[in-house]
Amino acid sequence: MKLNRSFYSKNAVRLSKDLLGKYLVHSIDGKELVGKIVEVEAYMGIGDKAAHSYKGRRTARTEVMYGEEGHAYIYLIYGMYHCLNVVAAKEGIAQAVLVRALEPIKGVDIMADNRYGKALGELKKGQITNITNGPGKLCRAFNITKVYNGEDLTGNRLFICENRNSKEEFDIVETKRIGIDYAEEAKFFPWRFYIKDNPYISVKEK
DNA sequence: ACTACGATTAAA
DNA sequence: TTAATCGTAGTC
Repeated sequence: MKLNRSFYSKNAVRLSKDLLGKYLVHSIDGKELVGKIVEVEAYMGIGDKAAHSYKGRRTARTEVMYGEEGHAYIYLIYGMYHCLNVVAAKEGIAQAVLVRALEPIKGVDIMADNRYGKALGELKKGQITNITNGPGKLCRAFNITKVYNGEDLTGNRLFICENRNSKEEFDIVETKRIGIDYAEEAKFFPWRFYIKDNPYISVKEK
């Protein structure tokens, strides 16, 4: 079941936790890439020094975060990697959830090709769990680029749906966010969430 | 127009 | 630990 607009109508921290366990789907060339969301981070906007929309910064890049909830905010980082975010909260409130890691579910052979240019069976040990265990990696594996910036996630190309195994249960771990040393006190906020013991988490301990 | 740097990753 | 690599945002 595809998630509807109201699912996204909540603040980024709440949406972060609700997104864990859901399936991200990219429909491309008649095929489906599917990954279970296992790690996310909340960026709370105006009062969050780590957020691109801190202090209400409104630029061409951050514009989609101010738009309708349930759309994709995608940006290029370090000149070479894309990051996928889910826009949270109502229009005018620039909050988003960074999708940091996925567990590959379907189309893994295509993901392997996108990441390594090899067939799944040719991957060395360790490369399997390395396919989608980071924000830049999962975008590369899913072939998600800025082309999808602003994409409606309730649409048919890139969307999020309910876990088919709806009775699956898991514990949620809350920790500090990754890679935001510049954010002063905000770097200690426990706004990173991941599924406990999942093998596809990006950064282990700290 | 000019410049510094990043919500990362792979390699050394 | 460090290089890669360039769009974005802040400054001049």
